[in-house]
Amino acid sequence: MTGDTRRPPEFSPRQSAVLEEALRLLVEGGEKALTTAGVARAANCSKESLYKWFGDRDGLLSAMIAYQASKVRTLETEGERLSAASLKDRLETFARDLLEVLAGDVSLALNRLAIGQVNRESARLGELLRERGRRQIDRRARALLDAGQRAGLLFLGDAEEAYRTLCGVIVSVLHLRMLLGDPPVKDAVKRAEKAVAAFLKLYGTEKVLAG
Amino acid sequence: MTGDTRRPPEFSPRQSAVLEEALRLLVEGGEKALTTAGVARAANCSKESLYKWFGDRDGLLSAMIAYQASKVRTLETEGERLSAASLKDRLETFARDLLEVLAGDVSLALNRLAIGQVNRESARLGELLRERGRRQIDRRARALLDAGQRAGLLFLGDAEEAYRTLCGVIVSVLHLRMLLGDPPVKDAVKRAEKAVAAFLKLYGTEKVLAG
DNA sequence: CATGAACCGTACCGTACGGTACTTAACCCG
DNA sequence: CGGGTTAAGTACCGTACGGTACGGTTCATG
Repeated sequence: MTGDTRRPPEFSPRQSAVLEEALRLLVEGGEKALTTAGVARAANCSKESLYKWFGDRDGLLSAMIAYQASKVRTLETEGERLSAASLKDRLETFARDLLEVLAGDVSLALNRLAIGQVNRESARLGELLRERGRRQIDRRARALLDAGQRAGLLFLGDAEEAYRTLCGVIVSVLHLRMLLGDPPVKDAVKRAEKAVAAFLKLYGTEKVLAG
Repeated sequence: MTGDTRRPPEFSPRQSAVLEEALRLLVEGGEKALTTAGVARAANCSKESLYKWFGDRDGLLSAMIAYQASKVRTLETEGERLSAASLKDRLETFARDLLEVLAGDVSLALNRLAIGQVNRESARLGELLRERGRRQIDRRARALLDAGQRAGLLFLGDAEEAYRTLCGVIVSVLHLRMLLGDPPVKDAVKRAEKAVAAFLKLYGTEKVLAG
């Protein structure tokens, strides 16, 4: 029964539909638009059901984050020996995906929501978002960097630092700007290429720099 | 001629005191704690005065941002011929200052506030924060990079891109993490040094790399 | 058909907040 | 002294939201 494409279906189809609608409301109008009554109306369900399923408003928000996180594809980069070219390719794909994820309206809306909720003495949503959202990207990037190092294409003094540098070079300061309302990034492809080039210049071995 | 960087004393001493208190409340308890009644009580003034001075709650928030922005020192780096060593020094100082500013609790609180306010049909606060807060740092960094290039120490293909890279390398993804509630950065000095080293490796001429 | 569970729609309650009006105290200036 | 301006303090209003309760409807099951 549970053995569908996903681990234990955290949410029933009905609940998923409700969460989808809630995310839509959040993206459209921000937290202010995300009232329990509004969600109930938009999703054609009763407030009572909302409280039965999610406990309270905070539970609904947590559920929205968990639900959204469960949708991102993991895209494990496995096996395959890396060449200088394929590493560069992989990195560029990663950079594009990262930019795309960060610039996505659902991602932005959820981040805004969690950030606005932080000072409430219980940064639960913030933690949740850091854990759930970040872990996937983290694992993928670290695996890629490790593979690059094993293939002798990269030399990472400190893996953690290298990872941060990679993300920093890719994202620059765009994320904050977008969170503050700036229009999303254009030319993601070009930016990804440049970021990867910079990263390789910093951490690549001669093997890569020559190619 | 119209672009006067410094405006006349935008707020009276009394108003400044009120804004100071409002910022304190915001830092302590987040937006939720920032009620008009709360500000009035904390600052020993009447709500009516608040509305007289700032128009409405949004005006108060804008005033808080403007007030805070008016406090950051500009620290124009002018004149002085740059050597490889002094450039590195200047860059590291800039990096430390940037990290410090971004990690400051007032900055974080204001950013959270503005971010939480974005979807409300008028990202006014977000724009305000991008303009007021960013411009200073922008000018300083660009002036520094330009000076470095004029001294033959840097080669920036695209100044804008180099500037973004510098900030990206310094900040990495820490800012978002902090906005989401992660504890602030430690070892800012070490991080600043490494970031500058990476930046110089990317954009430095032989003159710098040799030194 | 009867029964019971799930759930929708809505009405309702308490509270908290933004914003306004009014009263009272301090201060300034002729 | 006295009139006038400023602002503190408070009481008040409308509204909106989180959360709860209840009646009605569907639907599966025996």
